[in-house]
Amino acid sequence: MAEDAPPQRYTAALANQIERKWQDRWDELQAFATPNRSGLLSEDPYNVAGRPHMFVLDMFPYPSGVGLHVGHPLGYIATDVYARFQRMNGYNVLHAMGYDAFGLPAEQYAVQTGTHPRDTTEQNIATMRRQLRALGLGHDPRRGPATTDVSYYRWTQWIFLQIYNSWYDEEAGRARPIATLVQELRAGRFAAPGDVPFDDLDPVEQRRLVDSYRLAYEAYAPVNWCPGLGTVLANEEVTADGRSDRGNFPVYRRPLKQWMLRITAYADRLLDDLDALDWSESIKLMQRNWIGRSTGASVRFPVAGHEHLDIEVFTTRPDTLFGATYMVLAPEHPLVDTITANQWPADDLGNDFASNPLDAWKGLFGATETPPEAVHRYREFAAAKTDLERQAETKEKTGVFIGSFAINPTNNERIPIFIADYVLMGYGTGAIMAVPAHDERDFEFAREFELPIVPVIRPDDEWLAERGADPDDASTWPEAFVGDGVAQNSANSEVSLDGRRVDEAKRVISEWLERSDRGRPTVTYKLRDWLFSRQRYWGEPFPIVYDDHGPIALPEELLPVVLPEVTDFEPITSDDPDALPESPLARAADWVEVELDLPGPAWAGYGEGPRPYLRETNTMPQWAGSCWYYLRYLDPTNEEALVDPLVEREWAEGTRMDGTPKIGLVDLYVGGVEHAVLHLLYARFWHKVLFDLGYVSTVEPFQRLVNQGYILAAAYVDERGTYVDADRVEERGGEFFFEGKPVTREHGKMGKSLRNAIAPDDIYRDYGADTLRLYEMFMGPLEKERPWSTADIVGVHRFLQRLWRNFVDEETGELRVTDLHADDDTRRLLNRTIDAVGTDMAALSFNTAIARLFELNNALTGLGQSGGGLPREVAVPLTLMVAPLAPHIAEELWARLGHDGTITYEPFPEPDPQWLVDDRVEVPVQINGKVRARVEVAVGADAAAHEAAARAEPRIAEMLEGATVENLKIVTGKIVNFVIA
RNA sequence: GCGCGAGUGGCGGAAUUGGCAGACGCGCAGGAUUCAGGUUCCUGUGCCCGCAAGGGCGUGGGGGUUCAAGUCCCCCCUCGCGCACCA
Repeated sequence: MAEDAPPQRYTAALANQIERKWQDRWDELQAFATPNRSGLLSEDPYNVAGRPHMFVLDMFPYPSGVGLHVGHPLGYIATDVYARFQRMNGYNVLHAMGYDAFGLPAEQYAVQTGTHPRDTTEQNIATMRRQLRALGLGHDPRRGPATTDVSYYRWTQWIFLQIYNSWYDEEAGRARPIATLVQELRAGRFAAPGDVPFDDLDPVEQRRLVDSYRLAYEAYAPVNWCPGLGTVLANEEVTADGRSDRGNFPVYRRPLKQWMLRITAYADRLLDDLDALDWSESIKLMQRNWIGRSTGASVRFPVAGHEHLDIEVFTTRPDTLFGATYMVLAPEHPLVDTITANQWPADDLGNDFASNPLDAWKGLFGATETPPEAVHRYREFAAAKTDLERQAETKEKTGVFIGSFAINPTNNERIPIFIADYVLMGYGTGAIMAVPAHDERDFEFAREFELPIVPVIRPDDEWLAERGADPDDASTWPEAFVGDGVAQNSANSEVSLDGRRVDEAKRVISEWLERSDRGRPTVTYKLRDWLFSRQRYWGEPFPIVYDDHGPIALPEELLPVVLPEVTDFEPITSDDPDALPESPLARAADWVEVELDLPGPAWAGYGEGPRPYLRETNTMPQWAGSCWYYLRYLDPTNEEALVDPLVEREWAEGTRMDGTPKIGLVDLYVGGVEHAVLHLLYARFWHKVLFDLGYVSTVEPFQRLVNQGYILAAAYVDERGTYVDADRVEERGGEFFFEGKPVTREHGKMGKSLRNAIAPDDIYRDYGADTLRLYEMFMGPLEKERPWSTADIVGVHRFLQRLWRNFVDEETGELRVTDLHADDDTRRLLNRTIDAVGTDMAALSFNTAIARLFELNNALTGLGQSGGGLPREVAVPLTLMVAPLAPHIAEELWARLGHDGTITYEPFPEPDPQWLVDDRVEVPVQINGKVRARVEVAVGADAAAHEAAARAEPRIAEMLEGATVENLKIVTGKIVNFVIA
């Protein structure tokens, strides 16, 4: 199409030529090498180290084998535009790109292709670097580590050691080095088991005690075992329907010994510090929900016939304790087997139940002879339910009576104990007191099983009236009353809640529980500790060895623990849920068995000369490397420290958008919403540990977070329901065909699975990288998802062509820029554009900034038509404004305007206030709220002048003639509105 | 079910504190250039009535507050996302 185009037209070919030239120039000039004020990277050719600092970060990519599509770099382009803009605004901007290269997909890809994960990973990184470089991203090339670099994961292991060698001091509210715990134990601050002084314990007991406090600990606990992947997974990696987030394999709960990180110690701080972060409310909410803090009380219920045996429950409504008429345990609760009665109780339950409900209580299994049999049957029934069924039957309550009774501690009533799957072992204590009158689920269960419902909160009159309910007779209630009300039927000889509202009743009963040693105020969380080991090859080895008594951490001097070269790195996967996890590293016997002379305190098992040990064969999860990569960007070549404290502090300085000091290191973090509770929670946790131990100076890693929207694209499905290659679909008269056969169109996230990916290389070839950058920024607001439309790209491409033509003669290549002055209209437009573009870019509103540049450029096109060329006073600021968005063409124009070097550090233009104000302004004139005319008035004119001008307008005068003006509203400079009868 | 977000021309989208709805781009229509197509440039383009002047309607639907509502309040509908028996 371009064969007969003018020789100097801005075509894809010319764009590519310019882009390659400037990408090479930037490398030569080290244009984006960000200086630190001190340390290893303090060379400062552009003299910017003294400027205020700004850290602009992308969620670093996973180097997958299939290469990029145009949906991937959306966020990278946005941060690049912003970083370039802020460099021009006088900031020293840190912007770099590393690679999250450990983890399951690299290993699976390596397994598929039969090559070592390191080789495929390196190839993939090289491909990705090439594709990203072609976009003109202004990254500091020295600051982009891969998590798989030994020089990087050495520090991942080092951080693990810090976590391992720390404990959480609840009193101080922070983590402290483990040595301080030993001091506290010696000083007797914490009681050892059996109240034995610490120094009287034998070394193994001492070790066990200290290990039980560590932030990284081994636990034998139910974990998510995924035989299909051959590894265990964190809660965050398991979907709501009980499958693996990656691969969609079934996940089973199995008790296994695994490494855990004590993230729960940080639950309150992770929750509280969200308030001061500039994140979207929806992401904060997701984190709050995941942490799931709720406050209430724990209460111990004695079990009838079992002395000294209590069931502990957690409740958020201790004020309803008098109304607890039965108890429910999770089917897998450890006490169930102990307290289940051997025989059903006699038919006469010796209680005040209206009829004999025993048959109903036996639940689904009326024919069972004994409670243990019923428990067994129910457990089988509950385990057989698929998660889908469980969701579908959310309201259908099932359960079974286990033949025994507990004692309600407020009134000594015998209350029956059930097991039911609506009580979950994983939350609270796995047991509840059921108050059917004031809890929806308990109410439904009670109705199903004919259990007594005792109202202990009097509902408000409106609630009762609407339902025709009697406050004292719950049989008249159609549902539980869960609102605020006044307590009733809630008194014994020691305490009375009657007449108190919910909040006060909670306080009074909590005091009574504590005083009588039956319970205490408690906070529980949904958040569990982070399961941190994986049975995979392609991950960071733990810096841990074992002797006969358990794990021992290696000293820092023995880092890194290098991942051994093996040939057999495949995970052991299985369809069999009973298969047990086995790490591929366990097969590397000459690596696993190691002789070391470990220095250290005797109680830790060190210091006995060279001894044989076994290495930990699990590896760390992929999240480990991504938890702290942003810190390494600060000081990537430091071999003495994770990050030089001086360097860390210089980047930690700074303010939020509202001018208050920032609490998060990274000024702007852009990435996908899919990491809302995984990476973003884990990274915050590690950062807080490092803060407590004094290695970083901010309490949070990411001050401002923006989630970019996905790029969507049309996808096509054939009759069999499978996706076909979107780029081979033809459209004929609104119908779509693939290889001659009709297909139907859908829309979805661009990617491999919908077969609708578009490679950036194709767009570079047809339009150039600047066009792609501009198009992705022009499509819509950064946070919104947006449909890709290759046809729409011509709009931004035409803009660049017009821009080029305004500067350069298409036939001769001569510069069309003149030293003549611009006229007043052009100056006004220019300055208004500068003002708007600056504001929009600062707000990440790139689509509107680009629209403004279109307007200015179009106006200049008209100017060029009438001859005379482009005034330099316009050409210079226009080039500067384009530079962050389309940096290659801007550099080329900048050079042609006679400048040396790079435009990167040139100041962004400032508007001249003189040209921002008009001396006259057009004001709409309304009659009864409808615009009927417009009049011009002087800026600053008073209301009377507005009215006079409006009345002088012929059309308005005509409409006002003979009418009575009932009201007249004038907002000077804005509007005039006559209200007439 | 609960929570969060969003509904604006044929399409993507724009509209400080309530103050000219539809900026900018795509598409479409007409014109200039061209043998022609494409490119480039110019003009028009929310819908309806009208030759026009002009008028009416219009931001998911219904109601309200106001001189004035895409924007504020109430009710409802649709879509997207998150959570999902959390005691």
